[in-house]
Formats: sequence, C-alpha cells, structure tokens
Amino acid sequence: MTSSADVVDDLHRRGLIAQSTDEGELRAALAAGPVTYYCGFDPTARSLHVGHLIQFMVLRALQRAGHQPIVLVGGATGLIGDPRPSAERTLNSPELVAEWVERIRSRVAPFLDLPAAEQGLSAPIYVNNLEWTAPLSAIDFLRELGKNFRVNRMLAKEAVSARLNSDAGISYTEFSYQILQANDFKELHERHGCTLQTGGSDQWGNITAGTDLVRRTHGVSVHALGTPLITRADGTKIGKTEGATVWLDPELTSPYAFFQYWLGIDDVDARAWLPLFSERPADEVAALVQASVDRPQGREAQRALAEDLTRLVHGEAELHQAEAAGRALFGRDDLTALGESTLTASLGEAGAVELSDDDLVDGALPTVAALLQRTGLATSLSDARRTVKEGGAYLNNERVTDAEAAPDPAGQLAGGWLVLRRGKRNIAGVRLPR
RNA sequence: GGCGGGUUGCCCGAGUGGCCAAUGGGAACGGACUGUAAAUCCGUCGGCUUAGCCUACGAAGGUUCGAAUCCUUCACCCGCCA
Repeated sequence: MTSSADVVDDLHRRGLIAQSTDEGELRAALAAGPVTYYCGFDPTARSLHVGHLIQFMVLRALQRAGHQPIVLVGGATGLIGDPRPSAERTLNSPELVAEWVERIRSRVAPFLDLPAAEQGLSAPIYVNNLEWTAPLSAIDFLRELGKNFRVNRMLAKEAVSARLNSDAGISYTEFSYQILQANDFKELHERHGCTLQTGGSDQWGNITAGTDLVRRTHGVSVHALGTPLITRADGTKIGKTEGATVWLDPELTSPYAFFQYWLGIDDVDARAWLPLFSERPADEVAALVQASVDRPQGREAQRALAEDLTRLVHGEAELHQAEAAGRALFGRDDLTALGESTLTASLGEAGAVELSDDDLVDGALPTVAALLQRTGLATSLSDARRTVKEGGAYLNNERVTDAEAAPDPAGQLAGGWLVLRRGKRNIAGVRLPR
C-alpha cells in the first residue's frame, strides 16, 4: 500500500497525470488525510472499453493510498451527450441508457471492490447523476446553476469551440452538458464531501467547470487530475476504433480475445503502456520495458500487460484459460497431439460452434465457406469465399483452396473438433455432431 | 419566415443522363517478409444459388429505352437575411 504522501509521485512516475489543478495544494490535501474523490462514466454504449481502463488505474492507486472513491455513472449526462469535436451525438432512448447504466455499473465492481487481504481500505460509493439531475426544474437550472456560468467561458471550452468552427455546429442540448457535469461535482461535494475529480484530459473543460462551480457556490477550493489521452504509436485512439472495439464486458469481448489484444500490440505501445496499466513495482516494470528493447521477440512487455489486465478485468481463472487456449492454438503444427479437453477448453475461449445432424446435407458437412460464416470468422458467404481465394483460410492448419468443398469428417480432431483459422490469429472451432 | 448550400459505400471525398457496385485517400481484412511486432510490397474491401443476378448514392414519387446524375414533394444539416 502506497502512503498518501507518495501517491502523486507514483502517479507521475507511471505517466498517469497529464494535468492537474494546483498540485501543491492537492498534495497537501492528500497528505492531510483521506480525500473523497470521483470519476464519472457516461453510458454511451453497452459496455466500457479498454480506453476507460486508465481511469480505473487512477481510481485504484488513490484507493490504495487510503482515499475514498466514488464511481459515478452518468444516467443523466448520458441522456444529453458530451459534445465531441466532430459531430452531434444521436440521442439514445431513456430505456436504453438506463439499461446501459446497469450493465456498466455491474462491471465496475472488480476494479474497486477489494479482496479481503486489502480490506481496511474504503469500498467505493456508487452513484448515478440521474438521482439529482432528473428532479432539477428548468427554473432551478437557470436560476441556481446558470447564473454561475459565463457563456463567454463556456464558448471557450475546446470541444465547444471546435464545434462552433465546424459545419456541424452545436445544439443547445450538448452546449449545456458542461453545466450538468459541473453540477455533479457540486452535488458530490455537498453529499459526500468530495474534493477531487479525476478523468481523461478530453474531459478537462468539464472537470474544471466543476471545480469552478464548487468554488463559486461554496468558496471551497477543490481539485482535479487529468489523465493523458492514450494513443497508439500510429496515432489512433486505444480501444474504441471502428470495428475493433475491445470491450471490458466478457459477453462482448471474450477474455481470450481480450488477452490476445494485449499480447498482439506493437513494441512501442507495449513499452509506453506497461507503466500505465501495470501495478507491478517500478523496478520490475522498468526491467520489462528494457527486456522489450533488448529482446523484442520475447514479447515480455506484451505478455505482462496481457496477464495483468486480463487478471484485473476478468479474474485469475479466466486468465489461465485464455493463456492456455492461446498456447494450444498457436502451437501451429501439432493440433492432432491436443487432447479433447484441451481443444474443448481452448476453442470454447476462442469461439466455437456445435453442429447438429440438421446441419448435414445428405450426411455431408457444410462447405468451408459456410463454416467460416457460421463461426463468425467471415461476415458473409462472399467474405468467406474471398478469404479462401486470398489464401487466408485454414482448416486444421492446412490452407483451404476450395471454398465450396465440405471438410472430410475423417479429418476431425479429438472430440470431433475442426479448427478453422482466418489469417494468422483468428481461430474458431467447429464441433461435429456425434 | 425568406434566400442560398448540402445529404454518396466503415470514414473522408470524387462523380452533373449510359463506359457506375460507383475515381482517390484512410481504416479494415488476406498474402509475402517477421517476433501472434512495426515498416514495406502485393491483393481484397455491398450481397447472393458468384462467367450471372439482386440491392444500393437522405426518403417517396416522376421524366427517360436508360438516373447517384434531370423534375416534384418530404425529412434532416449548414450559412446569410428577417
């Protein structure tokens, strides 16, 4: 457990702080005793994704230094929409947002509900800003809150000004967002004595709107910490990109896929991200980064990231299964040597489809193209045929040349499994009917 | 309320009557090279019963042998004026 005095140093060392309000004051406050702090997550999708992980790293570090975390899920702000620089958000229905709030909240527990060994630290408080935002009347909003905001300053916020200068413009709805988020800080200050907000630096404008509001309404100086925006070496955002979002919810991204994501990241990113995401001691992290420089092919940094994060998000048991599955399936040349239990477990992690007798046509199996589609390795039959034509489809590690051919049942592995692969690392199992 | 501009495939963005399933770039996917890396090169990139057919260029109608391209109405966005 880190002592209160070092926690800011520790966060700096790990690269988790991009900006902060008066740091001297903040250090003094953290040293003086337990501080109540919060971080908010808006329900803009069914699940949080790896881009959100950094917030949990900060929340955890502060919690282990003895401070009191509050996790806010934005049931209200999720209905309004935080302005993005690019374009207006489409509004989601209240029912959908409420469903997402529940889903997200239920997935947050593993990050902060500490195991028995670490008890004595503060359990997180969970709140939903709908609780105080829904009852707010238009009159109160305008008289009590609005009076504290200068439009001039609101216009200067980065996301707002970007939108004012673009074709898209900005709706009054989204323009109001920062007032709601600022009010969250004020409410949490009043309800729980919260004096620190953490969040991504893309939220900095909203966060400081909150510290300003608390100062104006209570004459109290409260604090904020902003995490850096994590980008990949190629400049794209971590996690939420088109088509390839890595979610934290195991129903959306399996622990196996999650583990593989981290194992597959490039060297530059692995070295940069390990300090951010690993809670290993500083010297051990430094050694792993050095190892990546000396022996990049060993992929030790990637492996450490994959292990630490899979354990954190999905737990020890899932980590072991994901690891074992990867080992078995990437062994490449000796699939026939794998036993039924290994195959069943590995393919279950990677993604598997069970065929029934109804899937057989005159006793013959579906075509390779059909199986690629069934397993999700290809999005359509056309995509599957294309993949075969490109030489990217493999059955039991043998390249497939005819998309319309049905696999020979004699080629089945232990337990009636066929291993389908697309490209180097997309693997799925097909189990033949008994 | 008036006038003008816009809405194209995952994204950006060409295309002003047939040669358009639609130039180009990016993303993505596959192959080669590697280390389940990056860079590079090559290929693919709406769907299907795949030498053919179907669906698509905001929506619905219309003109035409033929429309992403012309006309009408509607929806939404942007700008200027009131």
